[in-house]
Amino acid sequence: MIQINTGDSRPIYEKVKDSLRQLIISGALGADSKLPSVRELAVSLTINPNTIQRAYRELEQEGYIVSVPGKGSFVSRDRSALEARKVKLTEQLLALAAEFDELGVTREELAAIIKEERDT
Amino acid sequence: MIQINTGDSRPIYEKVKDSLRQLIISGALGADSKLPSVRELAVSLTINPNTIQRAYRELEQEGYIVSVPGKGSFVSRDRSALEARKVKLTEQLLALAAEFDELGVTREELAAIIKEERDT
DNA sequence: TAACTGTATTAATTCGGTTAGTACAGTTAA
DNA sequence: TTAACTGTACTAACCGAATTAATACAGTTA
Repeated sequence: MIQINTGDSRPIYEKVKDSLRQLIISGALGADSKLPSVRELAVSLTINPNTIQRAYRELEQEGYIVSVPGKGSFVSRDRSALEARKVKLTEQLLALAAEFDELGVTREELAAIIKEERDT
Repeated sequence: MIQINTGDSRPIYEKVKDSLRQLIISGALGADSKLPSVRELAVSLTINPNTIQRAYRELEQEGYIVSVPGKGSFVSRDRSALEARKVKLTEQLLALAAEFDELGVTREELAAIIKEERDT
């Protein structure tokens, strides 16, 4: 369900968050889908349950999932988190664009890159 | 010359690297410009010389600067590092675009954002 | 009742980042 | 030549975040 072996050295709980967020945004995990239990996922990834719990807790704070003691964790029904994600990604995009500016890459060139490299 | 107080919690040496890289790319520090000495910059930023040395060493590995024992560190004359930077930023850009895709933001919309938000 | 959920808490550990101190060799100007 | 700079190297210590480990408790479900 999730792969954590990305070479980067970021914290494990961040990788778990990113993987789950991606699954939710892409629709692979639809609204109300039941996530694996904290202990279950911990075993399958061979990491500590506390680490999974941290990922779940933060994903809940961000609005992607809802956790219910005794029942489990589920993909949130409301999509407000997706809007927040858009805002965040847009900030990153503009920061990137500013860096390209200083490298002498025009906005037109950037736009071209985005439109052309559609199949990656 | 450099500010390190950006709220993020990234390593100090990374912030120093980013600051200097930005100054070099923007042209604020032209080719052959002399950088502050390791000890000098360490004092002015109130951090350990070892931390500065690490930033300088990595900037040299990336091709932005050249360090000469006894003389100092200088902005590199050849611009190959800038091309490498472009490649790296382009990778980041395409990764971002892929995320926008899944959020339902079209490439045309992305291009529009890039062109419109010119003054940020 | 038994087996599952999420949650909370505390302690120990691991590891990268950072500091501290010292040392050495090359450069430069008085 | 000497003094004061440079970059560089090395070791030891420290700090804090990430992670593991071990329990414990309360709600849910079959």
